[in-house]
Amino acid sequence: MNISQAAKLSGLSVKTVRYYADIKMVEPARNIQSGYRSYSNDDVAKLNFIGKARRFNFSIEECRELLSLYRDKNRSSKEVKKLTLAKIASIDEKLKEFHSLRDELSHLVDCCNGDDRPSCPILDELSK
Amino acid sequence: MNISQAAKLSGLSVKTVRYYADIKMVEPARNIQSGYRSYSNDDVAKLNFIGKARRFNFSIEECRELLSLYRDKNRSSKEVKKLTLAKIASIDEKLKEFHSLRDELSHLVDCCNGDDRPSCPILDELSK
DNA sequence: TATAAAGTCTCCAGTTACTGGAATGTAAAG
DNA sequence: CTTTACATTCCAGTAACTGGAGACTTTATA
Repeated sequence: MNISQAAKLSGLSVKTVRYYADIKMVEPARNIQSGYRSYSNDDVAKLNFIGKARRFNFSIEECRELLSLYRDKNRSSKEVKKLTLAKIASIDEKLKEFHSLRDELSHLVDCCNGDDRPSCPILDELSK
Repeated sequence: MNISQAAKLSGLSVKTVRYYADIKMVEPARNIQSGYRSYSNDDVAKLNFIGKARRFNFSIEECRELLSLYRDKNRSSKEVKKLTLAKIASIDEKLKEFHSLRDELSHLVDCCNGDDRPSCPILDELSK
């Protein structure tokens, strides 16, 4: 199938699918006459896999790794679990950061009158 | 003072401080002889302000806006509050996303044996 | 005073994961 | 046969820096 069909089936944009071909993540066959990319069902499965992993916040490089683990019949589930646990840990860190950020900001907002006068504890805090 | 001193006082890297000069956020005077950037205490105060706002997850453009509000003696605290509330809302969205991501991933991890066998529900999920 | 080391300058490239657009070529529909 | 839709490549831009090269100035050491 052509690229737009593959894109539709995988829920990705044509641009993104072409990008994945460029970076050698999913390299489809080529139609010799037209030069058009020609996607197999297997290619689409890979695109799906990558799309999902990206939605799970795995980076492109991590996707590459997961994909090769997926293709490797001798891999151990241990390896995949390790990758996923590391990902969870990094998400936890981000969560912690954002939580404290949020708390600090909302504290500042609570202290700010939000009226037409210039006095503003938010700016005061930023300038300290 | 020279750039490295300004960087040290503001807790930013020299590269970053030079970058802020390039994008016209904090434009120091120049030493005519050497061409070196020459930072005043006020420049350093601006750098501090920006550094803090960046740590509060405000973008460069938002920092620019906050900085001009800070400098504007006629501003209303309402404007600043509005910007901050919008920032909190966007952080909340990110928090929600990351939370559900985390939950899904940790559910997958719980289902995965993590042993030397290839069977792995994490990869199974990604390939669905 | 000569030289070495440290600090600074500008400019270019790379990072991440795409996205938009131009110019051009191919395929399908009317 | 022409219009339209889809495809191709290549270049540039995004956000906010960071790293490095090559050249110049200032400061410290011998």
